[in-house]
Amino acid sequence: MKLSQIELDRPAPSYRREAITQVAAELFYSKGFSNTSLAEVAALIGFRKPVIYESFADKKDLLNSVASSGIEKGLLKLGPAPVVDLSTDELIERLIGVQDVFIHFHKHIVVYIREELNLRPGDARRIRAKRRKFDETLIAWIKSLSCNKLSSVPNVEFAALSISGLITWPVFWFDNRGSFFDSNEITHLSREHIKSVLCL
Amino acid sequence: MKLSQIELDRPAPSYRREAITQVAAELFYSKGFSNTSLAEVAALIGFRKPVIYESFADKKDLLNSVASSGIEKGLLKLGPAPVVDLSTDELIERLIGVQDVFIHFHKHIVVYIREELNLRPGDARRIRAKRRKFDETLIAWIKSLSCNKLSSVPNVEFAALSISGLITWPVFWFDNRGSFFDSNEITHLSREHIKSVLCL
DNA sequence: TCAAAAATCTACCGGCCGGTAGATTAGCAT
DNA sequence: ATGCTAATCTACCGGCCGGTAGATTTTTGA
Repeated sequence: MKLSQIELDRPAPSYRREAITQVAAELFYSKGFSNTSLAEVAALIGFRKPVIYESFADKKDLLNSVASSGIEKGLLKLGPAPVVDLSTDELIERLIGVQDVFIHFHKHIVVYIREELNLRPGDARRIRAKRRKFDETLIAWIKSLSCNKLSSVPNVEFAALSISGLITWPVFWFDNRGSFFDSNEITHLSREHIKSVLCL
Repeated sequence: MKLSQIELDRPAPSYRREAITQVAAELFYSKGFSNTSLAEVAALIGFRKPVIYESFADKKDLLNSVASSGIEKGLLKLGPAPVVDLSTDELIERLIGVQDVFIHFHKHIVVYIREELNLRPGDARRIRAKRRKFDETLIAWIKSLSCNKLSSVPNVEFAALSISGLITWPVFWFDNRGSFFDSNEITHLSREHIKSVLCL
């Protein structure tokens, strides 16, 4: 009998990279990068250490995979700033959509923030560039509001930074099985705060 | 000639703990906890590894010293919530004062957030308790505003959490030698955002 | 059915660093 | 000066784990 028929939980090679990344995200999030051994990661998908090296060059490469995915998904969700004038609701819904993604991928985001110093300099630079691009695009989105709507905001750049914080902050205390607020409440209440910061 | 007269930069035993904590904060912040060796820490104050063990039980004990000081200073600055009704300005100035402390100790705070998983469970629990107490006290401060001022805030607890985020968020991107905003600008602009979130 | 190829495992190496014991030096009192 | 005490250093140990080589098993295909 084939081994692959017994141990059905072993991910197929084509899905291996994602499976490893997923498991690593979980472990790096709950135990930290340097307290997690590759043997553990492999064990959780039913393999031994060396199989990891078929999908990744080394441990830092795996960390890069975990750390970059969160920002990437957020950036994708945000999308390029529109060229036409924007309604308040369009802007808010887009920002809340991004927050949803951040909450969904909160483990990846937290791992990035925590373990940035364990990334290879090149990888860190690439992710930071994406983050910068995210902030810039966020500013562009906000500036797409018809100008008079922003007339009472003292400093749009700073407001964008604060909103970036409001959107990101929940990743630190969000926990699927009930912290203070669940994902729906966060979404609903954040909407108001974003509007407040933009004086809308 | 006495050695202590040559190497004046060597901190005296009574000041040793603080000096080591300070240097460690710098290194843990810029290189990460597990990428920093105790030999490096010791070298920066002109000693060798073993002297650290006169002031600290082990490396995790040193991490605890670094990580707990930030929150402690913030908690101290916040102080107990007043029992009498509060003016808007009194509240805001207090919160901004705390933000100042956080910015000043941003390296300690960041180290705590990043390296929490490398703390001993007991130490981590103690610091988390202080953090919780901070959030609770923050809520109490906000609730000390005369009630009618808060009537349009949908959820005071969530607002407090967001404000906690607004106050803390700058630690991640603040950098003494010029990031986007300097400490004064942050203070000034944050004031407005806090007021916005509280509908003041 | 069987051998070649692919996939996976076992077993090991080496480096790093936390932690410590015992030698060495400096400070100090007499 | 000298010897005692305290402070500091040198030198080492041991464990952990990333990374790899080569044995072993599984799969494939004829």
